[in-house]
Amino acid sequence: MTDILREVGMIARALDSISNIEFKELDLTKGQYLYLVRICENPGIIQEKLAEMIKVDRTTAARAIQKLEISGFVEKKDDEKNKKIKRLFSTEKGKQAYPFLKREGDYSNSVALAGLSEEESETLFHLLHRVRKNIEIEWEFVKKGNKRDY
Amino acid sequence: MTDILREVGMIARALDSISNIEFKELDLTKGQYLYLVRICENPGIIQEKLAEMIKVDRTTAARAIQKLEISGFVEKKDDEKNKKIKRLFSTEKGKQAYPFLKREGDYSNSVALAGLSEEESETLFHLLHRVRKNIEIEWEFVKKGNKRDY
DNA sequence: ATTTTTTTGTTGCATTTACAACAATATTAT
DNA sequence: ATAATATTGTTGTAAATGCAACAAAAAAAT
Repeated sequence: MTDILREVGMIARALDSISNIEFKELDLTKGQYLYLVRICENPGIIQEKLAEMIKVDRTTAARAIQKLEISGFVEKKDDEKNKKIKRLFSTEKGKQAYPFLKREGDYSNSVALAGLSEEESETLFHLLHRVRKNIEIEWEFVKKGNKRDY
Repeated sequence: MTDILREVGMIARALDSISNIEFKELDLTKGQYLYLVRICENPGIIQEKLAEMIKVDRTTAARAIQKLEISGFVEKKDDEKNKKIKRLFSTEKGKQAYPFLKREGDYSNSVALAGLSEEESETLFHLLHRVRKNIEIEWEFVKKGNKRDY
């Protein structure tokens, strides 16, 4: 049953590749769409949480967001109470890009689920959700430098 | 239901991240494990097919395999009939690494599926398999330069 | 209160990733 | 048989990715 993880990997890489190709049209470089959609949907989120949400290294997120700021899709705002954090918001340009990102995602989704019934899609979602919950604990464990035994 | 694809992305990135950290112990750099396991399991496979299997750009696969060859995990052999292709095989060193790769994968799998019944795991696998089939067609379409309409 | 630890953010560096563009063989169409 | 196309492999270049190491603020422990 190790093949479950391989299927997940194949699907994820293929989808990511498709998105990266398609979003060049918006002048988004590799991976940037991941951050932009989530900032649009979670205004005020901080970079650290965004990295955790996406499951990507903190420093990778930091640089992707820097680029998005430079290219004007996103802006960072200082928090009033906490001098350390910077809250992220989509700019007008970012908001304009969002519908396209959403539409592409919805389309890929419909293609991915073609031939599955409504109920099967539901089942898949719930099972994946549980798997994700399991794996994110593991990810945080290993990311923090802990060693797994097997 | 777009969230299905996001769950897949999160799971895949987290797992990949874990594997990359753990396989540094074997002196495998980022991503190399993907190629090495598959070459071990499919001796004689050519690079082009391997890239398709993994769902990664041809040139990315080319360089990853180059590195694996230099570090002695893999060797390329000329085909007798076809002068163009090079068949890939794991070396002794590669074969020795394989059990560790396998064990890590199995362990991640068991963690991922924790709390799911045997039947639920089966269901998940079959649904993912169908999704993968759907998406790989789309990937090849877009990779070849075709434009999707949505 | 003050020390220790955690959280958040950044930069230097080495590496992978992937698009473009090219070359050579193989396959298919005429 | 020859021409056109597809397959397979490579290299140049630009960019993302992620580890290590640092800094500063915040939170927790003493």
